[in-house]
Amino acid sequence: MNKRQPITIKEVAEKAGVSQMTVSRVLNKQNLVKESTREKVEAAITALNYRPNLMARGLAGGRSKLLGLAYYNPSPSYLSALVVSALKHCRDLGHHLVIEDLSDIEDGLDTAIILKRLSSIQLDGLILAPPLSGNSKLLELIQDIGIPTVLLGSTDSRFKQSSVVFDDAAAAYTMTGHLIELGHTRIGFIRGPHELPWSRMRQEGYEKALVDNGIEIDKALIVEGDFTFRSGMHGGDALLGIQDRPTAIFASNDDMAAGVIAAAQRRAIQIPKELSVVGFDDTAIAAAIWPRLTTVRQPIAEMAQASVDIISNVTAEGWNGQPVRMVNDSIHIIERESLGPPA
Amino acid sequence: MNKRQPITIKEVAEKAGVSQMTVSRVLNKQNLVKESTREKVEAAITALNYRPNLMARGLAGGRSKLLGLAYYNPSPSYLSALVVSALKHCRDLGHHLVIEDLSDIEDGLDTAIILKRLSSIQLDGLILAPPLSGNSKLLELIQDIGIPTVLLGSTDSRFKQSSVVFDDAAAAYTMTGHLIELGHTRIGFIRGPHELPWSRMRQEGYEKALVDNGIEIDKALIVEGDFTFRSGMHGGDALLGIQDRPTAIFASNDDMAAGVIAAAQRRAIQIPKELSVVGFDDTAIAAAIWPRLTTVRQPIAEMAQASVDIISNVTAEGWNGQPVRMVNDSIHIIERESLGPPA
DNA sequence: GTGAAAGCGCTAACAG
DNA sequence: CTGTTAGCGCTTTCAC
Repeated sequence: MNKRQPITIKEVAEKAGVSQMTVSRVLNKQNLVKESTREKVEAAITALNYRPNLMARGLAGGRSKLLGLAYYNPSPSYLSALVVSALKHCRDLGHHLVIEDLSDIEDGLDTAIILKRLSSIQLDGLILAPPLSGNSKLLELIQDIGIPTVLLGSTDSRFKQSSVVFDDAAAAYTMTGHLIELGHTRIGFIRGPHELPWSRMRQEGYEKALVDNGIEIDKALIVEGDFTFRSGMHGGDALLGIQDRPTAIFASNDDMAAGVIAAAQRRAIQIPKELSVVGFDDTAIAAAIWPRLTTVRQPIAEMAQASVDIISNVTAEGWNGQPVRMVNDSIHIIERESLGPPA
Repeated sequence: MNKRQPITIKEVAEKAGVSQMTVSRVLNKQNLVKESTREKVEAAITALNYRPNLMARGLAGGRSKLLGLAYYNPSPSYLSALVVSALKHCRDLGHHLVIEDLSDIEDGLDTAIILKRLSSIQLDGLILAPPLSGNSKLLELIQDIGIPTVLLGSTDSRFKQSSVVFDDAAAAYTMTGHLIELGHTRIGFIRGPHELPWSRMRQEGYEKALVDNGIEIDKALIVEGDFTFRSGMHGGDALLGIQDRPTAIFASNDDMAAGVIAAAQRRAIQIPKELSVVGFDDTAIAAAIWPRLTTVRQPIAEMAQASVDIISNVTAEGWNGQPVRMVNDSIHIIERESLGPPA
């Protein structure tokens, strides 16, 4: 019968004829070990098929090699992109990814439970996905626990947490400009929920692009959604129902854009001939509908990877204590079939 | 400055005027503690805001409260459904979910790396998502490590691992029967990759339904995909290009069905008037395209939850040592707009 | 019912 | 460069 973790550092040490400490040093890649000793130890490790016990390391050293990724109610495609990318990078860095569902926090921000979960498992660091990264109560809580944290898609200067952000406003500006270049002037916009900063930023970009191009902002062309397919469909319905309907609709995320396309298809409006639809994010759904969605790419994978890197650095020795704030400014419009010049 | 985990069991014990052991017993809900003592201890725990250290518990007791969820290359919607559901249930049971990306195993089955990752982190149990759960080399490996494992969507009697499966063949049979009832007789089928058992099972169900209804199997109506949107589009193109094209297409999963719909829309074939399309799984994409997909629901959430339960039981005391094999037989067809009677 | 002692496997802080 | 000595915070085992 295989026991759980039969080989310990002690046995490796004996086999290699050194002390446990030396083995430990080899394990932790400290370079104060003589080459010949290191080789002996490594041989012993391989021979015995030794695997260090993470729990023991965590207890003794304070570093658990565990990174947390907390989310709340994400769109499926966003979540998978995030998880897959973060995970790949964790693997490369020898970390493990623990996923935490913080959905409780809406039911009255149950701080007790969150604190309990987050502080009992010795996380080396925590990545907060939107919209959690914009919840200042939560940020404060987490800062108190003292876990190094990276905010994805949001910064809050009141806290000393690192962040990786994307310039949503600039991206929305670029996309809107692109629509205008093609000749659209009546451009509908489906914004996100008003309480989220991303909603605001994307709308700002949209409005600024209109203004900069001498197009008046028409409030009748702006409706609010909640980033779901359903709400996009409703929003699209509303915009397509008005007199003198828009020739293009820019939805603040891909799910809503897919909803707009659905709404148009129900009314037998041809895309892009009679109506252009563009989205935001370039998640999986953008390429999984027809016509495929023209959209601004949000570099989710890159941002996830950057977050892992930051935590890795912050956790390492010799960190200066300053939060790292990173801005990803790669704005790309992915051209597909849902966009064309106005009729 | 907040230190990491300042309060220990020792301080709780002092405050409550008992020994560490008693606190430990309260923590682990062992019922050999006097009611009054328990209350004292619980009061101290709350007062000090004590959180047990998972690492220490894992080291001392051998139970880490960590469950692993391993996947390989999943479709985004499947992965999120899985993760979200497993997570919710973990939370209820006080476990944490560690996600592992085992994608390496295609590059020549790098057993060394997988073993290393899996055995150094003391997982209480492991959930293997498809298609990993069908990889017998991997199963053997994992059995050797000795982690209690639940296979999702697959069983292998050669190993003593538990499993939660869905009757894919029956579901495909039901769906095909439904199409036939509506009057379809030329039903195209897009199967999955031939190396996966699910592909085979779904095809079996499809073929059996045809035969049972006196319809001859026409190999020209069966094409192979790889469960991606792209491959569904190609498969759809192929099926729509033949003489006397099918009046309905049954794709072995939703992503491929979405691809078929896209292919049809490109050819301006109206759905469901001229062509019915049905899928399999009922993942998020099914309701996020237009027309929305009629599909057989695979109870991913329920199965994930069951897996967590099984591991929880298997990990607990007093388990009889027998693998648990569970079959989920709730087959539901979700009716949406992509299906109608033949023209 | 409860407590004391002895580690779990590893690393920090010092010696040498 | 390497070894020794102490724990990390908790649970186990065995007394009382």
